[in-house]
Amino acid sequence: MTSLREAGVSRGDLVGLVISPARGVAAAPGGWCGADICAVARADEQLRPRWAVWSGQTAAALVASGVRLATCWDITAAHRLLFGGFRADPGFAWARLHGLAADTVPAGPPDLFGLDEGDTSEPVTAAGHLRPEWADGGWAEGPARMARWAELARTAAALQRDALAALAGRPSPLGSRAVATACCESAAELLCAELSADGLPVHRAAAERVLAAIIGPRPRSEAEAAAVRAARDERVLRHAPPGVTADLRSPVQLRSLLGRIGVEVPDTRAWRLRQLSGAHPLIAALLEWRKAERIATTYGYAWLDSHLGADGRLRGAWTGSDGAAGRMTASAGLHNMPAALRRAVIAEPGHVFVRADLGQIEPRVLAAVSGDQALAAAARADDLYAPVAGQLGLDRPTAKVAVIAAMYGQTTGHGAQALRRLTAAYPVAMAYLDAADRAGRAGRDLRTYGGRLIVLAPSGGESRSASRAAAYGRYARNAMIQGAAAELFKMWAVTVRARCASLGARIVLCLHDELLLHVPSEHAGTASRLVGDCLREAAARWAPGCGVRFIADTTVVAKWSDAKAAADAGPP
DNA sequence: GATTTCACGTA
DNA sequence: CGTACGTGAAATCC
Repeated sequence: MTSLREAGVSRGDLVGLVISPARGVAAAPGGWCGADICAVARADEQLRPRWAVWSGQTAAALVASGVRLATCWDITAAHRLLFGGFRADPGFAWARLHGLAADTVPAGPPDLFGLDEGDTSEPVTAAGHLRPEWADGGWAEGPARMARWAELARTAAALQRDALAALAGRPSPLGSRAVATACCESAAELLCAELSADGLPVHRAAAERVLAAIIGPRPRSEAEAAAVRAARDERVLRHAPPGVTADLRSPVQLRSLLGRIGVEVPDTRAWRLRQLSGAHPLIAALLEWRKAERIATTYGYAWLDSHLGADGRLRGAWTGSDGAAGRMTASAGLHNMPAALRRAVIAEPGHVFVRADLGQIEPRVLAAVSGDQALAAAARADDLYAPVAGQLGLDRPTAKVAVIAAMYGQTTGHGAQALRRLTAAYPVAMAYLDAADRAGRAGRDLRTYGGRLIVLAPSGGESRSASRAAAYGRYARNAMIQGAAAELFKMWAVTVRARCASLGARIVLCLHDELLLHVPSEHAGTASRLVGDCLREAAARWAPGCGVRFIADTTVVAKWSDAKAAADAGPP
């Protein structure tokens, strides 16, 4: 790919990149176009530009052709960082970037009445919006359009970078952190494309054995399935008075059934029923029924059939950032698979899993983002809550609950004394949380440590009750911590992605504070050491000089279920 | 038929 | 000890 070099592109320069499955690739500057996706891989290795792409779809197309970029600038990811929320299509992102109101973004088919007399061969309207017929796929109609679309990607990325760099912050400027966050979020989108394509190793026979033990063998017909359901219902209903029946799947009918056995409840949630499980044998049977019914409906044979490929990989769609605090999301139940099914997550022959999770991530993140030196000192311990308990003069469980309640906004209980002691011991951290809470209540937008906008302003003249305001206060506290933790986690994940690639190791699951790597057995030790090194590297890049120690618990296992249950280190 | 509510799994 | 997400089925709306 000589034209990029001829165009004067060097390492880190923004290069617009678009890919059409039918027509190949286009890049800007240089107006280079071609059918050869491998040329992108060569340029990535030799020049290492920062590819400006409209979304993770570009990475998905590359991954499908076996090409995995080192880095990029993802306009979708940068837009979510800059403006918050989830919507981030090109037309919307372009409009917000140019200060145009969201409700003026044109949508749908081209204007048949000719009110917009502009030149449709131009992607930008007279009002400054992206033309929807371009954004909705028209950009791929030919080499010239693709080159123009790539040029616009480069323009948008450069504007986003400037806007992020200009962010002011107290006490330290936010701009350089926000640009780094955008780069990290962009790499996370590359990782998401890979996670979606690679999938999680799941052993089909093992999965079916787990299911059979809980919900019985795979039914051979609809009639057999109905019989299995009826038998499951019967194990609950036999505890009901004679002749009394109900559809257990209907909360309304279930409530009246409970009424017949003398149990009055406002709703039928499990935690409420659990407190009454001694009252009547039906309740314990019902809770068991719920577990099995959950597996049967959501994680049963139908789930396996639709998401587990013939190659033994369970695939879902991954996104790098939700619309709130910026955590990763995954479909196909990858983020809420019942623990029992972890027994079927088995490394392929010649491979093992390296599983690592961050310990006590949220209080450590609080120490880092608030700059509280006392809390940072406590975070030097393996078990952060031990020194905190000593400092507060409380036992460890009480101290832990107090810290968590402070971070998330207690609504019930009686932590007044613990709260006073916390405020005295860690005034900087507590002031940080209090400021977030007040901003949330008042409807003032916030930015996380890494620069993500947390939208708290009321939309469309809505007024907020006191309880609603309190809920926004809790939401704001939570988003500032959860969001910053998500930033650190992604920094860790993309660092691991980069450093582990040469070992043939792949990240196959991200679970908010946990990484699962699929690693050739001979590299298990190397990969284990690497995830620890990567955490230190990521923390140093994310919050240099913060003085907080971050820890990862790392194990090498053949099955996901062999990893000890997520442990909150320390005595009970 | 589309949307909301309930419930529950994960972090 | 709060928040977030994705999901499926029932209930409700239109």
